[in-house]
Amino acid sequence: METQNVSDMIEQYLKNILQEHQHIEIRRAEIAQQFDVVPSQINYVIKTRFTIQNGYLVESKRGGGGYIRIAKVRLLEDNQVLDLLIAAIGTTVSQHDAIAVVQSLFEDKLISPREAGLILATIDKDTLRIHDTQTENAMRARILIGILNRLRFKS
Amino acid sequence: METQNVSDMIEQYLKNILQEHQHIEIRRAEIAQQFDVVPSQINYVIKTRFTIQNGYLVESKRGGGGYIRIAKVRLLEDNQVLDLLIAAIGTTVSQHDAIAVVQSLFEDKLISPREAGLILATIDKDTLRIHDTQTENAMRARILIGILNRLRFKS
DNA sequence: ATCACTTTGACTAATCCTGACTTTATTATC
DNA sequence: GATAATAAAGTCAGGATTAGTCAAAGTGAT
Repeated sequence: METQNVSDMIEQYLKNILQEHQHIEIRRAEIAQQFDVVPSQINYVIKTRFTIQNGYLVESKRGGGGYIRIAKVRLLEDNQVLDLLIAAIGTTVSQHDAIAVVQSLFEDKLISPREAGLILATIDKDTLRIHDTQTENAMRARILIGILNRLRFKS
Repeated sequence: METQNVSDMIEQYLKNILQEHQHIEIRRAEIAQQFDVVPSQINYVIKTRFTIQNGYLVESKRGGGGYIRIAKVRLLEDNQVLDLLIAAIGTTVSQHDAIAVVQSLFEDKLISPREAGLILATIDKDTLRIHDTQTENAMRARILIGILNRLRFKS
């Protein structure tokens, strides 16, 4: 078995609940108290173990009646295409290369023509409007990878 | 759903009525009394939950016979509403407000759930990953307005 | 000894709720 | 009509209640 540190235990606790419920809503302070850790450790557990790549969506609200909500989504079984594209993009991508990526997504029928248009609008040079080319390409890479990770979701 | 502060309840109450009526007219003091809160909390609820980003227009009158009128509108229905929305976004928009806009587009059936997800991925704070909030919000505004204009002309 | 991962807590940010004060519109009185 | 009284809604700042961020310290496996 694994060495059960507290983060692992909290992860297990939450994932057990998520096996029976589509989503859960917690109060950070409550869970922290339950496991006798500081509240910010809950953030750590969520950030390291409930990522989008693993199929979890997290939303939260602060203030009175605040909460953290974690939802489990179904992922496509075969996302090798997405993995390859993400690896190819890395941390920076030109508009030219990005268009090629969108094109290939379209050809693989991973996105509709309309979705392709929307994506192209977001990564367009005129939309980003960043003067420094390096910064622009880095931003474009992050956006495109965000989209690719989204495409892992089953609809 | 589970979270229930008074503001959420007031919001729900008003939105329920608005599902059956195009617009409603309330007396601030009456609603406040009904929910046992101070009258200014009604302003708070309206300011945070019935914005143009959420797809609502609000007008009011003070003095004797005063009222607050809330109307549900469709964002791309006429250019006036869209212009109001674009003006409200201006050159900077928080993630919170941007999500409200995407939610409204979805509710008006101008985008599919999948498209909503893709758009949300692009404007996500973790996707943009800009340390300076002002710069982040400015980038988000450009992306969102780019999408709005695209929807305006292509659909 | 190093390196990645975990744990902590001080500080920050968002949201809710309240109440004192302000502004605007209508109605009553002179 | 002009002015005063009344009847609304609006603004704003502060306290309370949550969650988020970040960097430093601790832990354990190699």
